[in-house]
Amino acid sequence: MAASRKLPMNKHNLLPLLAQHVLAHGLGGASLRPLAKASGTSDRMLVYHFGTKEALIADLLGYLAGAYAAALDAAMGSERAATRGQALARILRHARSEAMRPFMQLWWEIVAGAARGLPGYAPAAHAMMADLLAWLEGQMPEGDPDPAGGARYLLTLIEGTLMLAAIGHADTAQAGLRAGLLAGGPAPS
Amino acid sequence: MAASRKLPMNKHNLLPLLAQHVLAHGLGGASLRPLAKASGTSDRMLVYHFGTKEALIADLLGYLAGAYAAALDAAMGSERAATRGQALARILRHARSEAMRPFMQLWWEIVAGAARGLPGYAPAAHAMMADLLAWLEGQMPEGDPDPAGGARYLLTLIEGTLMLAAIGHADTAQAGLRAGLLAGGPAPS
DNA sequence: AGCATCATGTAGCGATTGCTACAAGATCGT
DNA sequence: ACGATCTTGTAGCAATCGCTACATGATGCT
Repeated sequence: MAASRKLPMNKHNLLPLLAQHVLAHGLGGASLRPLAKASGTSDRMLVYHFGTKEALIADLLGYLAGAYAAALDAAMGSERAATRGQALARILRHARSEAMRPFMQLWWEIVAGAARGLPGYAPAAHAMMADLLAWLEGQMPEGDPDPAGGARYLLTLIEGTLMLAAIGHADTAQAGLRAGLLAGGPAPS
Repeated sequence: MAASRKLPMNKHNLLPLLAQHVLAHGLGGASLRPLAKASGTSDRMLVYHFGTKEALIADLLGYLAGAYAAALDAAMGSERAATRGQALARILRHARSEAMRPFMQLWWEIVAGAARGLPGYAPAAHAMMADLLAWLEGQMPEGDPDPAGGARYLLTLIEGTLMLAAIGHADTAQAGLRAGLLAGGPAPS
């Protein structure tokens, strides 16, 4: 009679399960009944706890933004890179890893929602980028002449590369990075 | 008795009207009956002509890709830029213009669909990027040492900038561009 | 103990979804 | 003129949508 202790069902316990579901199935098609089943409750109770589906999504996006920041710190060390190119290569390798694919698929949905002004999307997207930017600043090489600007420059390149990769232009982005970084440092692997 | 001639109702005449509707209201929420009303027909006939909603969306994405290429040629001259930075500034100014906003909102939806593997999305996204890349290659300055690589580099920067702008990080991208282009040319306006 | 608040299940409502069966014009080849 | 094919309207179906009314158990305060 050890295992299944009954957890209290509240937002706090629900959100990770909801997040897992949208990571697997996307935000767009997420409707109350499937979300409820995935989190072991009923649509009735989701509305009870969150008030509205719209509010649920907003809460969920906030949770995802927090989880992203935590995962970022956990997955990647915080030692500085030796060059900008190395920092770039490091983060790209992580972002394109198998483990990150569900998140990347979700990410572009969040971007689309933010671009269209859906409630809750823009703040979450903004927060995640701010976290990534902060982490990038800490990654900038020791003697970098402009760490703040460099991090922003790298962020722009990273997001452009990831978008091109998402639509099947990974080779284009890779060629672009090689061509663009020849002046400033070694090309990323 | 001049004006309203009855056009034959087929894919060819329907697609522009459908495109106008998804530009205004998005792809995600697009359902047959609203699409039908927007194009002056019935859901019944949309299914008759396209076979399936999925096929309709795929056709529509193909049409949009073609329309994008045409609009790109029409809206922007084909004279070369003087510097890479100027080419970058030129295309960014266009992409962020008021007229392009509906398209940019739609664009991120297409990217999200492509990332998730929805049928028809990836080919359309890929085609639009190929068109933009080709146009960019023609824009590269006269004596550029590596026009092909440079165009790919600029494309990566452009898409990163546009994504950051879409989620409210336009300033971050702008700072990044300034920091990144100091070595290679003047910062874009 | 009794009462009040919280938590949850059951059932359902009206709207919308993609799609289809059926029938009736419309058009056209012969 | 006649039959065949193309085009279109009407009506509806089963599924799903977000959400709610109602009732009932659980919990906790006094």
